[in-house]
Amino acid sequence: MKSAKKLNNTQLPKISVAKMEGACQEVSDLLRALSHPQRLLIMGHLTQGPKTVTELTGLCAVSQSQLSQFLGRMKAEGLVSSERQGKYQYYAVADKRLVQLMAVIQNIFCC
Amino acid sequence: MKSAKKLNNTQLPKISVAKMEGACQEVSDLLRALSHPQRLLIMGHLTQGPKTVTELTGLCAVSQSQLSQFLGRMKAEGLVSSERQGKYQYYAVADKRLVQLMAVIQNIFCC
DNA sequence: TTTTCATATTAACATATCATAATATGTTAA
DNA sequence: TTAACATATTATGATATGTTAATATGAAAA
Repeated sequence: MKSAKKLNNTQLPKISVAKMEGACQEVSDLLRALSHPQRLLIMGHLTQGPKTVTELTGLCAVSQSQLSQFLGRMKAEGLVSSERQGKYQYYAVADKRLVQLMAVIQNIFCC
Repeated sequence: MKSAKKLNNTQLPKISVAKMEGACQEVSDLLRALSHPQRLLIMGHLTQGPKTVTELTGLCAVSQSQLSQFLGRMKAEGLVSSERQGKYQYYAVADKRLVQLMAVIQNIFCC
């Protein structure tokens, strides 16, 4: 408990840059896919449960075309999955880790 | 404990989309500023403590020019701060919340 | 004061993204 | 089968980003 260094170590989260090196391309792709106000909001809504494109149109201020393009891209990037049910296409968060991430982002930056 | 819904609620992190709406522009700007493999790595290294541009050049595979441009942008976006000491410019993570975020990202996605 | 080292800026071009409009496809109901 | 609704695709132009090379600034050492 003596040195400032040790004290510091107990306060700061432990980060391994080495581990990050192997994943930085994948992670930065993910962050980029999230890095649009509307896409972030879409993800936020989808963390609440699957939604149709029509429902999302009501929830986000985006045109049908752009919403479809956003969802297409987010699906290609692995952020969301989709499943057709009748005439509706349901989109959902593809990976529980993304729900975690969204929750953390909100807790840290949306107070 | 009966319904699947309640069970679900206890497992999922709580997210308020309303809170996110007010911050989504700011947050998406932040995520975009992080959304480059080298910038992510730079941030990773800076979470370990302040570094000079020369040190970072040794740690990341980026040209001097690009590194300086990245750092300039990251500073403009509020991700890092800088302080000149003699002939060296020290860069550091600007906000503890960013260290938190980096740690979470690593824990979730860099296993 | 000249040289050297550290860092920043500018220019130029390729590629990616954003936003909008128009059109196409797929599904259900009439 | 046609009409109506839900979703996807394509095209286009504006803007942003990534990358590299060249040059400029600023501090310290010789």
